[in-house]
Amino acid sequence: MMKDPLASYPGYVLRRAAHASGAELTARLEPLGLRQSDVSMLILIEANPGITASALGRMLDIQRANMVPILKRMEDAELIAREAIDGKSVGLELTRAGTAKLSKARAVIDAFEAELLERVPVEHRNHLLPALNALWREPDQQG
Amino acid sequence: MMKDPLASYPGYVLRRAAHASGAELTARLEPLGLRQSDVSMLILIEANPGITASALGRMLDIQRANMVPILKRMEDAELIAREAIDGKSVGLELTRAGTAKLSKARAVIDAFEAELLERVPVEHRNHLLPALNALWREPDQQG
DNA sequence: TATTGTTATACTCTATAACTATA
DNA sequence: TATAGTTATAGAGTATAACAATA
Repeated sequence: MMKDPLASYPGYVLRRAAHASGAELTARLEPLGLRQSDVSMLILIEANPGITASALGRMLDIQRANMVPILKRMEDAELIAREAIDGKSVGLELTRAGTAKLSKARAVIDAFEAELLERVPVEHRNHLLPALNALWREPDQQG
Repeated sequence: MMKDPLASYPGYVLRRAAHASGAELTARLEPLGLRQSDVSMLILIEANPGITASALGRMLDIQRANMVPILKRMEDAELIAREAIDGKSVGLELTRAGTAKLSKARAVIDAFEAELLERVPVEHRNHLLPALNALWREPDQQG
């Protein structure tokens, strides 16, 4: 049997866990024609109607330039619509189809997230989310 | 202020945490001329001298085909050496330079992992690694 | 028959620079 | 002067198929 010293490195295990769970979620969303970033955007647009592409990108840590093809694809699929705020900014909204699609995606995600947590032994379960949030967010950004 | 419903999704937060910490580690390893995958490999080769590229790829979840350019780069840098096991398989070993380089990389990584854990509030800290391992590994693979 | 190492290739994600127009 | 939206491009990482040689 091979030795695996990496199993004790939190950073490494974090990467592997994220990759494994991400691949699984991607597979579950594929039948809906959505990617993880699509769903993240739909959720944030629904929660913040009229949000701009730039603000959305900042929340998701996606560069402005990389938002363009993603939003274009979702606009072509008629999941989102754009409406000019002023001569420079454009607000994003969900279409009816976008709302319906998000509803299906949310069912997939909610089931997935629940299964994810179920894999964690109960004595660790409630610690996962706050621990991860502490790794990700700057101290001043934490609730 | 924007609403961020994503903060309560473990899968999403996992992805963000992995990306943020990964980017930071990559930046810290850059002065050594190493990537994260390089260091993972050096660690595993040191722990399992003579391991084959295929076995290494299986442990790291990297396709055989994608191991080729990584190993070539590390061989060109004289960090690893290959020695034929039989007519088909090739064992990997660290060179002296590879051992020295790994020693420097390990200092970087150990400091990084310690800082990572320090960001986690103490009441959650000891739960992070077992929770992540539960997400990543199949139940029958857990210790 | 399965496995090793390899080549070639394509796709996604991400990062950067530059440009126009507007706040 | 800073920001929004965009185009173009390059670099990683990853995935698949195929092949020859060997176990």
